[in-house]
Amino acid sequence: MQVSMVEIEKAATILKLLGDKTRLTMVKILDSNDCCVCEFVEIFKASQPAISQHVRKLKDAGVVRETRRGQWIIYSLNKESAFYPLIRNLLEHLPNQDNKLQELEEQGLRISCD
Amino acid sequence: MQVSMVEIEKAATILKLLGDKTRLTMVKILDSNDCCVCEFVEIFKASQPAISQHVRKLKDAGVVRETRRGQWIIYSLNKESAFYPLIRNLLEHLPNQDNKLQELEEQGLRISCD
DNA sequence: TGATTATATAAGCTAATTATTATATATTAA
DNA sequence: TTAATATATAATAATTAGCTTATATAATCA
Repeated sequence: MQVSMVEIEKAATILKLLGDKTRLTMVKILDSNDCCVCEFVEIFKASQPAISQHVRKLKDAGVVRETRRGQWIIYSLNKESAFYPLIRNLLEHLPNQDNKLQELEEQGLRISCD
Repeated sequence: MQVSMVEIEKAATILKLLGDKTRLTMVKILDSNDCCVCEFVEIFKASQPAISQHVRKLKDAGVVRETRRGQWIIYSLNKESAFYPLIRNLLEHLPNQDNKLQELEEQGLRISCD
């Protein structure tokens, strides 16, 4: 057994959580960069509450962590999560989303720095 | 790029599909054995239409294939699917479900033979 | 301190998902 | 050909998910 095992019921819960375009893209972005809610609002052209509710679901499942930095709350992937190995594996099949953050930087809208 | 890439939107669709305890378990079982609907009905203690609708979703997404064998329709994992590498990867994190089929065999309810 | 900015949360609405019930189709066996 | 078995499908009902609007909280800045 070289890979980390996850109970099938818990795995289903995580996959349902990631089975949403917005949340899956968030997680892929967070895999290489930390982000705050207002950046996601820009990236997804979605309302602040909608984004906030998506990140909360990810946080409640332990997939992401939050750290306050001044008035911003920075979200990052929780690499300590029991699901992280599975998620990491999965993200390898998804195309890089760095262009989304690059656009923000070009518009001067990038907040967090790693 | 050593792993197969999947568009993020399509990946989200597949993850949502697998984000259900019943369907995820089905796919894990099918990864090592072919199965028919009536076996799944036994395994999941669910109604025949409920199971039929689950397998249909998997079939519509190209995740499984069907072959008729007499009065039974045998389902198997579609290893030709563009999503198969991702799914295979994912299944490696899930515990073996062979005990479910073993129980069927002990009760003499096993249909398909590979 | 009061205004601004970032974020969260609650309530309500709509859309999507899943199960149930009833019925249809297809194959096999008597 | 009739009955039994396996499966699918359609209609409907129940549950869940995601969005919007409105409002609350918390930090910063003037």
